[in-house]
Amino acid sequence: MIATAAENRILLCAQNELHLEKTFECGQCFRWNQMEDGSYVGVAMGRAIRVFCEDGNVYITGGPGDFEGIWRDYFDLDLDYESVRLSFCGEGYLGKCAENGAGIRILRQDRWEALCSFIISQCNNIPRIKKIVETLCECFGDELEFEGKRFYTFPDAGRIAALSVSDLAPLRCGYRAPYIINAAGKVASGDLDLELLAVSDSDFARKKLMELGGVGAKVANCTVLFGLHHMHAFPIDVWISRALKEHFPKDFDPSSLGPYAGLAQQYIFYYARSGGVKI
DNA sequence: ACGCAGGGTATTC
DNA sequence: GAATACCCTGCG
Repeated sequence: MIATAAENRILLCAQNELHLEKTFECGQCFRWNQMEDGSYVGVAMGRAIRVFCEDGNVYITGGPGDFEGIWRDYFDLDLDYESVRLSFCGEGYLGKCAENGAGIRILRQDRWEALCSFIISQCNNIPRIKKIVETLCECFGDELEFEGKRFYTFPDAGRIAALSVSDLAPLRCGYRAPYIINAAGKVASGDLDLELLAVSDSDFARKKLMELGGVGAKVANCTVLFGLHHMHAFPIDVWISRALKEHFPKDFDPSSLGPYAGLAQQYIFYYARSGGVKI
């Protein structure tokens, strides 16, 4: 008799510490998809898993033995997000966003995957970003099997560096193709050392990233926050820009929000994008 | 049918 | 700083 999924599940954390929809839909990642039952299935760190809520907890299936080595880190479970969030709660627009953002976590994603994904993201909408990333993985990633279906890992930089622009034609990613290959080459050769940037000053990291073609302030900041996990980084996209114009003082400096400014950014982004839903 | 925006970037004026 | 081209989709 084979073990049931329920028996194989691994406890991640309490449900109030990780809100799946908010975390996976707040724009930081592109490979998690919600299923009919509300659970999420995705590929990260070379593994396919399902994440779901039950009895007030969040569990995963599909990653036996990977909790300590992979998922505890990926879901950033060692940081007390609630106390950081509460520090943003209070008067004003940000207070509202923070109240609305309970359970949002900033994932510790693969650095190269984040850089590559955000290069793809420029001037694109989220469904198309997801489609291009998925095609990239199908074409050049490694095949995985999970729950009887095929999934694909995100191809490492070395794999992409070996390709030509025409190899990326199936992605239909337009003018971004040379950016992707160029960045892959720099990362694969060690010319751009993402490990080093992860432990460097975030301003230095952003500056180095912006030396890549096709990487401006926005993409660099997203990579610094979501790929290098510098929580102080505050990417400004059209949604954040709109929110800043409408709800913050003219001379507002996001870095005044402190070491977790990036988390505040996620609260604002999710609130703005979800239509400013009432709490 | 097009025209245009969609989590930008680089170049130019 | 503002204007423009860059590739491609999907929406009105």
